[in-house]
Amino acid sequence: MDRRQRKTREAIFSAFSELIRSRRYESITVQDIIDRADIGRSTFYSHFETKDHLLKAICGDIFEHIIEGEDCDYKEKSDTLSSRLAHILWHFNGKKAEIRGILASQSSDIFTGYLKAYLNTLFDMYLSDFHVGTPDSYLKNHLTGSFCEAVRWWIEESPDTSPDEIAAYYMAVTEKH
Amino acid sequence: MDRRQRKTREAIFSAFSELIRSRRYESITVQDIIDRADIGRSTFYSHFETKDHLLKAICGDIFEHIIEGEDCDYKEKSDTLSSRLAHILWHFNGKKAEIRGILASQSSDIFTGYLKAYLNTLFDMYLSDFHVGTPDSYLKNHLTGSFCEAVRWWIEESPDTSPDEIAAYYMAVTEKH
DNA sequence: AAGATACCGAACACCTTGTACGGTATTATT
DNA sequence: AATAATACCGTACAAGGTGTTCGGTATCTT
Repeated sequence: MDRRQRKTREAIFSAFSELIRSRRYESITVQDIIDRADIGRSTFYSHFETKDHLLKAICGDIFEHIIEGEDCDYKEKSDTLSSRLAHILWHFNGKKAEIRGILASQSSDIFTGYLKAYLNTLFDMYLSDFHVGTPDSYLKNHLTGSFCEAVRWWIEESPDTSPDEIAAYYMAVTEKH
Repeated sequence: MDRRQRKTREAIFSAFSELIRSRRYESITVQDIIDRADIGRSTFYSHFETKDHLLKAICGDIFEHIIEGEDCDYKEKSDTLSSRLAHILWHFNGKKAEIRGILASQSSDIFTGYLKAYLNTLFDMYLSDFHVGTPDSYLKNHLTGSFCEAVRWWIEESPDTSPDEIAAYYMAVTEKH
C-alpha cells in the first residue's frame, strides 16, 4: 500500500479518535475530521464513502487485533470461556475513551455488530454446556446480548474495574444451570 | 385539549406508524410524515421540535398505557416477576410492526431507555432474590439489558412466539442462583 | 525521465432541517 | 351572534451537511 495512503488513513483514524473523546459522534461532521486530519475534502471521500463507513473500518481494526492476538497467546494455553472473554476485555481496556464514544452514539450497532458476530462463534463452542430449555437461538442471543451490556456497564458506569473482574461478574450472572 | 390539536396529533402518529412499517426510520423525513398526515409543515413543527421528539412521544404513549393497565388488572392479582414481564410483552404484542421498526433504528435507545427505566423500578422489588456476588448496579443492568435483548430477539427472530413463552425463556436464563 | 497514482481545494448541486409570516378556518368566550 | 383566541395552511427562506467533480500539484514507481 502506498505510503501516502497509509499516512492519510492514519491521519483520519487518529483525527476521529481525538474527536470522539470529547464530542458526540453525531455532532462530528466530515468537515471536522478533515480539518483535524488536515487533508482535502475529496481525499477523505476517496478513502471512505461515509462517516459510518469510517466507523466500520475502525471497529474492523479493533476486532482484527483481537483475533490476531488470540492465535499467539490464548488459543492453546487457557481455553476457558471466562479467560477468553477477559481477553476481549483487555483489548478494549486501552481504548475505553473511544469505545465509550462509539457505544454512546446512535451508530453503536456497528461496534456491537462486530462484537456479537465474534461472540457468536465463541459461544458456539460452549453452548452445549448450558441447559435452560430455550431455543439455542434465544440462548445465544441472550449470552451475546448480555455480554454487550456488560461491556456497556463497564465502560459507562465503572471504567476502573479490571477486565478480569468484569469477566467474573459476567460469569456470575451467567453460570450454567 | 383543542379538537384540532388532537386530530393533527393523531394524524401525525398514524402517519408515522404507517411509514415505519415499511421503511427504515432514518430514511423517513419530516416531509414524508407531513405528506402522509396531510398537514402543513409549520403545523408539524408546532407539535414536535424534531422527528426524534415525535418518536419519544410515541414511546411515551406506549409505556403510559403499560403503566395504566398495570393498576387495574395486575398489581394485586398476580405479582410474580414472570407475570409482570409477560404483562409488558402483551402490550408490545399488538404493536410489533412499529416496535420492530423502532428497535431497528439508530434511535432505538429512545425506546429501550423507556423500557429500561420501567424495568429498573420493577426489578428493584425483586433484586434481593438474586445472590450472585456482583454489584447491585451490575446485576440490575444485566437484568434490564438482557430483557431488552429478549424483546429484540422476539420481535426480530421469532415474532410468532407468545408473550408468555418469551417471559418463560427469559426466566429460564435468569433463574435465581 | 516518464507515467501512474494520490492528494489538494474550490466549486457545485442536492437534500433536509427548522423558522417566519400573512392569510384562513375552527373553536371558545361573551 | 359577534368577537377574540387559537390552530392550521403553505410558501418562502436561511443554514448546514453531504457527496461529487475537476484541473492542478506533489509523490511514488519503474
